[in-house]
Amino acid sequence: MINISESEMENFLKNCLSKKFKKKEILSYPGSLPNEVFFIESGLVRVCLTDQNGTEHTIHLALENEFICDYSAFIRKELSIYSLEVLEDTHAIILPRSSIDWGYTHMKEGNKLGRLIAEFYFIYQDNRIKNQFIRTPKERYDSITEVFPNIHNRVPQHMIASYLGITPIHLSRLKKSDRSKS
Amino acid sequence: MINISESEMENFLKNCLSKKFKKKEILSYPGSLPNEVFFIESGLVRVCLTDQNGTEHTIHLALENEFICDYSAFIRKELSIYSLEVLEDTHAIILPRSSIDWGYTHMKEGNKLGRLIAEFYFIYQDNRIKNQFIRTPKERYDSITEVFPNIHNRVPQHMIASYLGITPIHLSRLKKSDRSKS
DNA sequence: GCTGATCTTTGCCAAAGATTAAATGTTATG
DNA sequence: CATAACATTTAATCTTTGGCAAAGATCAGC
Repeated sequence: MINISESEMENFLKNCLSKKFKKKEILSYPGSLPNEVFFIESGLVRVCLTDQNGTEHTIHLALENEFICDYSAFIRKELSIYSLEVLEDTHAIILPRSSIDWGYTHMKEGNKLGRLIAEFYFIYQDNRIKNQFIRTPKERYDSITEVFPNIHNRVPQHMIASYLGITPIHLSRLKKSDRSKS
Repeated sequence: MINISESEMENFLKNCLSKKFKKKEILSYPGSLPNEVFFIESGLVRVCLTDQNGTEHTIHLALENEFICDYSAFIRKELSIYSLEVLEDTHAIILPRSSIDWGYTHMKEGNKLGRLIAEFYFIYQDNRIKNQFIRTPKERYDSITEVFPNIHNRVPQHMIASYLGITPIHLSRLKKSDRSKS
């Protein structure tokens, strides 16, 4: 689908950095200017938004083989409002903005790749929005492994609740009332 | 930012269609395979999702100078689940898939343009998701004109409520309780 | 294996929002 | 301009979800 020559790839990766992060490290702080995209080789990163009350909201969970950053802020060259938290020891490749820009201008299919990636995350968000409208919290909970396989063994329940848009307490109750039915 | 030559533009538009739609017409039905993108020159189109109970949810409102279609389904070449309803007499340009594909393969900056458009709508969705998490329905209502200027004179209130994710009745109450405070 | 920290569950009460139904307003169209 | 179709408001009631506090459960580091 995408054709990238050896030499293109080599040039692209020349200024990329391979780096390991420990659980609980912060890849990117709110208020910072995002100048790199992370590609997760292994591990798990949470995208988190803190509101005025200090409540944390889990906007996204990024697993292996995913790109992650405050993409909105990256594109707009504005300050990020998200924090990127490492939930599991993570091996990531850091793609600096300069490399990405180089890819767009010098790689034959750089813009095509960029388009496909943007489209991919558009589709993800479209689904997220759809689900918020037509599924109940319980239904969203029951189907979350479609999007994040094995998530229950990797992420604490209160973060899943937060991702679903409900409190951990409420999620606990939903599960309970489900149990009593069967 | 984007450079498109006269001849490229001419070739691209050759198979595009300019068409007028009357209020209440349906641009695209759920269950159809989307094979075109609409560009709205003037008018207003609602993207609507109907759930199992038959309740309609306003996913998006597309104003002048916007592209609209079930972009997710268009990209994935799957059946659409949205309906596109014309809320005001609308003048649209129909961009068939073949033209768009031609643009990607033959226009010098076709993929770049495609990338920028996908990025633009990604940012829109990112904001929508953020707002859903950190703003109350009332706050979302009060700030909706940031995204859709003059919307109150163009769209019935119950559709705005639906876009915000609440019932029209509840929106009416929110407005009332606001009035009594001042 | 302790111990403190972090998570989850539970109960009680409060608040937000949905549902239903009815009254009132507004708008389109013959 | 009459009337039907469509929108909004209001009130009463019900359901869902949140806030708080306390009790258990689980986990990580020593």
